[in-house]
Amino acid sequence: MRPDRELRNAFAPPAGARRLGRKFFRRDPIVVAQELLGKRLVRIVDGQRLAGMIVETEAYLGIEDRAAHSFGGRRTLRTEPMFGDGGTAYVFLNYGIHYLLNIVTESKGIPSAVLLRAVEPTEGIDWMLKRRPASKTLHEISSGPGKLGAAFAIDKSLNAEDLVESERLFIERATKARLQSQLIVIRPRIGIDYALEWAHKPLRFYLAGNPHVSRP
DNA sequence: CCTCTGATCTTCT
DNA sequence: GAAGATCAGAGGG
Repeated sequence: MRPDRELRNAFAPPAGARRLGRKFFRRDPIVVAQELLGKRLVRIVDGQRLAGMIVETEAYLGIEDRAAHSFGGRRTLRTEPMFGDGGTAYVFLNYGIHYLLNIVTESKGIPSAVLLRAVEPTEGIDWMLKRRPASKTLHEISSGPGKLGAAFAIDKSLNAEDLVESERLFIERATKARLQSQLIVIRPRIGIDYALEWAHKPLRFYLAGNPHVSRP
């Protein structure tokens, strides 16, 4: 090994140092949903590293939230991951076709989660394009929860995965360039008209002006 | 640009 | 038996 490479390695951060830890996720989903914006979603699959900047999220508040699967304390085989510890993945099949990825928040026993709705692809774009043949532009690769699921190869095998420890799926801190403050737009959530008054609550968050957002 | 519709299947009634 | 945290393609403007 060349000396200069050794030097670089010596000063490199320890493995996993960039990854978000348990404490980040063990908080109010409304806070986590907003702070996840700008962070990096990473998926290791098929010997590939896929990554993208999170640009759109929604918060689901558990027991009282009519739009949340855990509404009314419903604890079933399906919703069980929502009752897990902060940092757990909750993956479910929507409309029989799309896998949607949530990140559980709060401590174990308190159901709440953040739905990842859109990501700006940054690594493994060619690999994603093969899974997203319908996308004609880069903006269409993961500009929606179902598209994101397909692009990042999200499926039931990742349900209940612990993103704090997993080697297949995790969240990394923003780089310095991404730490610049960006305007966050706050709107009602999408596709939950059945949730009555909860359909109007401002629980959807996205980065202003980002072209990868599902519905600006 | 927009609206409409079929796809597809797990979960719960 | 119905509904759903969606998407893509078709058709019209």
